[in-house]
Amino acid sequence: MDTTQRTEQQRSAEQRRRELLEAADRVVLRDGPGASMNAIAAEAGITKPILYRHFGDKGGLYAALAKRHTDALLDSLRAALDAPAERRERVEATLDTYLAAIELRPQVYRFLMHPAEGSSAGEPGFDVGRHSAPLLRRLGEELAKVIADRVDLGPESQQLARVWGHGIVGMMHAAGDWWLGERPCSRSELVRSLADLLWGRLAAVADRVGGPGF
Amino acid sequence: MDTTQRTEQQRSAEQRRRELLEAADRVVLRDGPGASMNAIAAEAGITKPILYRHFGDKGGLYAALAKRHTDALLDSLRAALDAPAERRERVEATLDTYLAAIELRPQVYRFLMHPAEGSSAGEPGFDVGRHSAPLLRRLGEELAKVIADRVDLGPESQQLARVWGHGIVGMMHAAGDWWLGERPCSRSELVRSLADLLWGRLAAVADRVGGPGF
DNA sequence: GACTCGAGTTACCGTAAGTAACACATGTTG
DNA sequence: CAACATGTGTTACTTACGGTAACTCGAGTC
Repeated sequence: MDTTQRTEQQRSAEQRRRELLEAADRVVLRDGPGASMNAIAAEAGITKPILYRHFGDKGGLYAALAKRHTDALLDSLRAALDAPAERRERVEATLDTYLAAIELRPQVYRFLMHPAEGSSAGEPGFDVGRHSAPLLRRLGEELAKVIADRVDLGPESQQLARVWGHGIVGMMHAAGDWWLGERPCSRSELVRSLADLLWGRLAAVADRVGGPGF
Repeated sequence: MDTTQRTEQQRSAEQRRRELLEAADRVVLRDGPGASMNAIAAEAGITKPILYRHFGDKGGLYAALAKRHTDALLDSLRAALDAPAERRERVEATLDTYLAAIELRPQVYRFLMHPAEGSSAGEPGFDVGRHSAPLLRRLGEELAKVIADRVDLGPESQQLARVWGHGIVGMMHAAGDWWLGERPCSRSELVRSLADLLWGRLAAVADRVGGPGF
């Protein structure tokens, strides 16, 4: 076993893994999240046990698949988040980037977030619960880091930044999910509305009946 | 078939259904969300087909179970939301009510939100995707109604209220989920931090480096 | 006493996750 | 060159679950 050979073997293994992941991606996007391991193996031109050798179990495959997309999304978001612009602009750009991503590839999004919906019947499907959370958690922690880095929150800033990070990510996620389903307005309107919310407009506007005291 | 008899039969049917639901509740809380229909039937002292006669399929049972808890939670939240107090107080009370609920019964919460996590292995589990969303959607719509009712948002108020409703619910949900897992601070601190976020403190605080213009 | 009817059971099907055991090539070593 | 180790692939199986069909039993009704 000289070094070159092992290296070549390893490279080929990783390449194979990538091929398998791409095949899985195709199947998942076509058949929805209920795609069976058999179907994925067939798409890859191989059979089940190989998938299990590479990914352990279905959760492993899912995790690997999710990581690809999550990493890509995080890269886009970081770019918007770290841009040299005013805070409001950065916030709007980040929101818009996220929404554009889920708008462009709703199937990927639904796979990451609601992996059980694709199938027509109550088929088992991936057990998303353990995997969709990590995506949101990663987003939240990432945002928290940026907030803590960029904004002066005084003492307890770490904690406050994390609360805000997770809260803002959750807001973006829930609003995006609802918007993607109903499309009640344009993307830019949604972005503006959410930014307005973050900018405290809820606290500023007047009550509908009676004075602001009621 | 006189009336009294039919009534009695119906009552008994509904009573049975309630018993089954309570059995299902016990099992789900004990075995986690991966509880099988067999296990639930066994806990109820009967066998599978009866469950299917009552609830159609697993999704039906889940939906019925979720509705019970969701309705209860919504009632609590409505009380906090409709209280005659200042807006900030109402917001804080609502956040606190939600967080108190998920803190008091985390198992119920995890079942409603992350139904696939309970099992040790990658067991099929309930397909939450189609059912956890409705809970958040209902919360979001409910909140939107209150906002549109209580606050004067000018034209487009309906739409803005819905965006905000879903956004705020998502913020509450994500932050609560993270908090429940890590418990990084007390409940009241979390409430205050989130309310601060909604009150526009993110827009108000200064940048950490350089002037506010950067 | 025959008859309906609803509650319940057993026994089964289909499907999908996951595994064990076998087959084949290929390069390595005595 | 024969024996062998290794990575790659297969077939065939087990297990578990959701869901259903067909039968049974008991209670009330004409």
